[in-house]
Amino acid sequence: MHELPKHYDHAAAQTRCQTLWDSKRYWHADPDQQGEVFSVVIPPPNVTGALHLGHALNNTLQDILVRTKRMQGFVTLWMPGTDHAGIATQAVVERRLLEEEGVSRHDLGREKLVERIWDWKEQYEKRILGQLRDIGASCDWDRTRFTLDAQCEKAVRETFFRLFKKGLVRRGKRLVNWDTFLQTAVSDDEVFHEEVKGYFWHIRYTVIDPQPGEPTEVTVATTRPETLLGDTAVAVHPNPVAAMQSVLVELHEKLDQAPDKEKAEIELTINSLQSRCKSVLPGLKKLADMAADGRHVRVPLLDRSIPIVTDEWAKPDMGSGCVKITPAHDPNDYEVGIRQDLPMINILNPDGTLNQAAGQYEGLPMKKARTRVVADLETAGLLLQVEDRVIELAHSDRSKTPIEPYLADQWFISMADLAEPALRVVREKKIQIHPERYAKSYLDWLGEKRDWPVSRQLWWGHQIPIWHVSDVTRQEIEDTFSNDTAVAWTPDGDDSDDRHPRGWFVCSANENLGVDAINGKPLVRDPDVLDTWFSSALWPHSTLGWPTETELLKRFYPTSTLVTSRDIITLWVARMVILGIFNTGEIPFHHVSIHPKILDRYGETMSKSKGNGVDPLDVISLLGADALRFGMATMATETQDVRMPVEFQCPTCTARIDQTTQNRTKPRITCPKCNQAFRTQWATDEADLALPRGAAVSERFEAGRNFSNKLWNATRFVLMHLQDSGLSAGLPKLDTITEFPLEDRWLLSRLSTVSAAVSSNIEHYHFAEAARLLYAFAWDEFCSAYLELCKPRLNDPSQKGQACHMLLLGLDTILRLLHPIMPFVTEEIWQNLAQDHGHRCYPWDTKAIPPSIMVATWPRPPENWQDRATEKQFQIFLEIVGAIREIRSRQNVPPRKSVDVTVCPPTHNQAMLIPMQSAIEAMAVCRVVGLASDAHPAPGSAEISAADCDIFIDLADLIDIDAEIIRLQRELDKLEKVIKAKQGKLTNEQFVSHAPPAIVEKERQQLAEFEETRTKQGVILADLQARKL
RNA sequence: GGGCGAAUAGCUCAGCUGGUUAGAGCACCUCGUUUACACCGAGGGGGUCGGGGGUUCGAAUCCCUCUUCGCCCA
Repeated sequence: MHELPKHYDHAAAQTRCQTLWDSKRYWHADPDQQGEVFSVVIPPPNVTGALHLGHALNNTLQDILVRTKRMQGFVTLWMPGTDHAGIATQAVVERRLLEEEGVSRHDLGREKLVERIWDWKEQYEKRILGQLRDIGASCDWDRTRFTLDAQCEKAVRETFFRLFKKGLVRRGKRLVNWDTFLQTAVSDDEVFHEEVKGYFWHIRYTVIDPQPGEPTEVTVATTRPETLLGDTAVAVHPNPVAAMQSVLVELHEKLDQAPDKEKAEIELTINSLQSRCKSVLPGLKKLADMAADGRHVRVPLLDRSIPIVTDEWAKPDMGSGCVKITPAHDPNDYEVGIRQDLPMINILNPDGTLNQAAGQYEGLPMKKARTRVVADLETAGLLLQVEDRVIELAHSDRSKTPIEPYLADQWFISMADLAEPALRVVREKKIQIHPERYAKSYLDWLGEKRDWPVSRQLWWGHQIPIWHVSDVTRQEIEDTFSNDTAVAWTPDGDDSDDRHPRGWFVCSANENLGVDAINGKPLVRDPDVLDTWFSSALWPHSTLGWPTETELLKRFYPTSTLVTSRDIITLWVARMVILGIFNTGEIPFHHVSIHPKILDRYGETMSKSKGNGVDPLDVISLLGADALRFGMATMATETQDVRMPVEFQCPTCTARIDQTTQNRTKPRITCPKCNQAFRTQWATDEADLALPRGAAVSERFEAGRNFSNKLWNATRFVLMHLQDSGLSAGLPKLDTITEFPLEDRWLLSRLSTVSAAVSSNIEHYHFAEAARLLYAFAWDEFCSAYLELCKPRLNDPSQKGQACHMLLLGLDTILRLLHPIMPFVTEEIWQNLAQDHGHRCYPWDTKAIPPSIMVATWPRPPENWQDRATEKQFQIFLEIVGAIREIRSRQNVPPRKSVDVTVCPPTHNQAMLIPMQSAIEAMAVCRVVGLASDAHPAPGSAEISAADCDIFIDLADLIDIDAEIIRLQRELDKLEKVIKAKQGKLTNEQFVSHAPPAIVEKERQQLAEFEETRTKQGVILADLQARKL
């Protein structure tokens, strides 16, 4: 006896499903199993914090692929794991140390800090993996990896060693984004820019030994006056007159094409530049000559002599036309420094204070130094002017402090040779990127072949396996290491003379060198760690065991598909391809599926720091994991990013409150409905913390929750009828379906069509389309149409068996197709079906029905079930039903009151509609009193057209004539428009002669039909109007 | 500054290679508790497809341009 509750209980179902799947380890991949392989590695979530919606999306899509392939019979591996996320994790732990214990990392020391971070990692890894399970991810949980575990570490060292040995690792200076708080370089993507109020200081530099007629001083302007302490030149454009001219030419061109309202502004610019030509240009020309002549200026306050140089970086149309050059502390100046071969003076200590190069300013932090420098300049009379200016200031995303550009020694990976094969495999489509347009950003970025700086001045990560030793000869190095194939070395500078003692870099593939010193000269390990992306780049092969030739590696590498977000195509995808090919000689994956980013209602990326995120776990607990997944799948479209309006759910009355830029940063919010307050993620003080928490959710997940429930109730319906021996007749012969009733043939046809479409959409990464298709089919066709049509049949003993079998087949197929998207509800239903009716076996079943849908066979209904004529016929039927319902509704006919209906189809459709008569009667609550093209309706009927049929509803006592008149009038207006348009088309000689005959013929037919309908409805309208009078 | 993309119903999005009376979900309005489901059913209203040009017999769809927005790179 089946007594399913009326509502699907997602929480209970999830627990049951997890237990079942885990006990049988259906997610486990066995390399010894026969069959074609499908493998995926997870983009490892980093252990900094909990999973967010982006992870939910990413992992839902992977799971859809993996579950589909598993059901399709592939030997399927989904490798899970987490990423150590170097700076992000270290920053989080350091911040907490400081907040909770008042201890800095330097107080703690490297070893202790790393220990603390490991503790953090253990905690978060567990949490993240748990969350992945909550989402339903069917990863191989027996094989979890971590980018910093022993196996990955081995792969990292081996890779670095191989690169080093091939001469692809080099040491170099580089201007890095220096985080003075965390005292490390951060990468460009860890920097955000923020507008701050600043000043533009105009400073006077005096010329040394000016010749007669030459200016005695040069003015430069800067937003960072303290950097003048590191100035090594003042630059002027080599040909200011020509440069100015070309700017003016461009402006004139722009003026010609500009819309009128912008012209004035451009003219203003041109005028001011022209006056500059007179006032500034002669001086600049002279300065350029002085530069050629080797003239120098004095750095204010320091009295250092620096050259005037000519460089195109100095724009004659801006400022004074001259710029100061501080190569060690500004990216643009750095380029100039390289071009002009200038010295680079670093004035900064790692902690953000000035070093000895800053002379009397040594020891001051940058901010204080600025104040002092400005004051001293003023005293010295060297400060000419101070302008207000808004500055885009770079901040570290990790410490939120301003970034200082800083020249530091770094390790680089040379890209010149490595990039080429990685470019080739994408160009030649050996790796396919979906959607294809993203291949361009990959190719563009990689095509630049910029060297990859891999050093990070951190303690958390893979320490670079390089040791330095000084004052040693090549002979001594060779004597020490030549027997060790896992050690390589290179001189630490360009000096080619290596017979004399000098410095060396020694690299080892092993954890240690095994040697502390060479002839008393200590080997000192580089304290830096590798960029996190270095270990992530190895992920597809390191997780499978490389460099060991494991069974896993042999069987599952290259992997099949990588699923990731578009913002890390360059950072991660490209590097995986590079190092995958470098290490294994093979591509790491065949396909890359790029999915969108999830943004909030304002189009901003979600983040915890903005407070605009949705916690996937909130969605799971309120609406269920399937609702989350279904929402994610429908959002994963190809064209654009996804906007998700976020709402708070009031914990007291469950009302939804739109999240806005105003309320999203508040610690407590008062519900406007029930007037009760709730807390948000920002709550810190005790009063707020005592409030119940308001979850941040989105209505966009409700469709999925409702869908689960719809399926659940469809199951209740089916089970209710199955239980009294509905299936006793045995499965009807599915090879004789032409003898089946129309609705059954329709269902089978649709099952075949839909199965094929869903399979193809998933195969091509069109997740949203697959989800929508299943939703529409299950809801509108299976539940609203087929199931309704079965109701009368289920009361007829002669038809009941067939109907039950068809219902079960339909439900079973929907469940299997939907399982990858909504694993829990489909499994839960599968279990309920299995209780008594586990004997389903369909043509695509290659084995007995398994105890879990997770390993059931993917439905492949035969193509010859597809019957377009039947589908078309059914479509007409549904339109007729819809039309009758519309009139009923407009006329307020009570739902259960039957009406008499006459249907006049065109002659060619008459025959096929006759079998549908009882179905029309059942679904539209009516009695079909006439069904023929020449049938005569009762007088005073309401008329409506649908699917080329004229349908007359006998409303002898028409309740609302006015309503009917209004409807018809509207209908006629619409028709009139369409008819006009079609007439216009068809009287256009050009159209008739140019367009394909089939199109012209179609238009003719349509026009004729519309005109006929217009005539008929016109008569009826007149009739109604007459009756009213 | 360069590249990629987006702009379609109040909101969030589909609409593939040009020929539909431009679709869906949510929201809205009307009606309804009929034994699968009110997390429901039936019906309805709502769009000059961002602006302007062009190609074409025909443009939401192709091209150009402008505007606004997003992302990546500099």
